[in-house]
Amino acid sequence: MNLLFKALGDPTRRQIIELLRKRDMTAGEIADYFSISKPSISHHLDLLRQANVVMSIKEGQFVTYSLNTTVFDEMVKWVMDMSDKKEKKSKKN
Amino acid sequence: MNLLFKALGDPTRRQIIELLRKRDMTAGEIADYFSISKPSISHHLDLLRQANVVMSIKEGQFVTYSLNTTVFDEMVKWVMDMSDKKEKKSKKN
DNA sequence: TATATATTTAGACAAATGTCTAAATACTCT
DNA sequence: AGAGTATTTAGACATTTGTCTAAATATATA
Repeated sequence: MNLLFKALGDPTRRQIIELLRKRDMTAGEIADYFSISKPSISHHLDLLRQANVVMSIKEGQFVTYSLNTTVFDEMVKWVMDMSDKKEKKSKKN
Repeated sequence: MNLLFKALGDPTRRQIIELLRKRDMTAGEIADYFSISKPSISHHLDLLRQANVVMSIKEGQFVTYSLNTTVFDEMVKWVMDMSDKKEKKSKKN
């Protein structure tokens, strides 16, 4: 959970997520969208992978990244839980 | 949006949110739940306030903090948008 | 007014983070 | 095997972040 929030706390990583939302992309394709170096992008991708936000598969010399959308479910639940202030005797408290 | 994600990226701040979910609390009450110093808690509260996650009102010598739950709506929307991969010709793309 | 309490501000400091370049690794194709 | 391409790893470095103590501010009350 902490890794997930940390991962989303950086604008570049959120942009990467928005890119992958449209289609799977290789590390190089992703890097081409940014003005920072490929190693830096590689590092961001690593953090996203650690947070389970993206998955990667190696295809020949390329590494293709894709969104793992299921991880967001847990986050939506947390955030919605927070926006639902605790009441006396609600279902789950 | 960035401030919001940043704010939630720290475990102490998320714990503060969970406390305020139960009831409004003064800065001192909040601080009592943690083993870190009051100035540090004050700083966390400041970041949460900047991110619009909490509101504060001064009541005499106390400052009472409360959750601003509306800010989470925007976040839920973002996260749900991300978990909903782009399709051809869906409603909003 | 003086003292105690609640909170924030200021400034220092170590650790974490985001970035870079250079080098290493892995794969493709002559 | 050798050269070119894709990606990651290693290590350095500046900035940001989370923490602390000391001091400042604001309020309450004797």
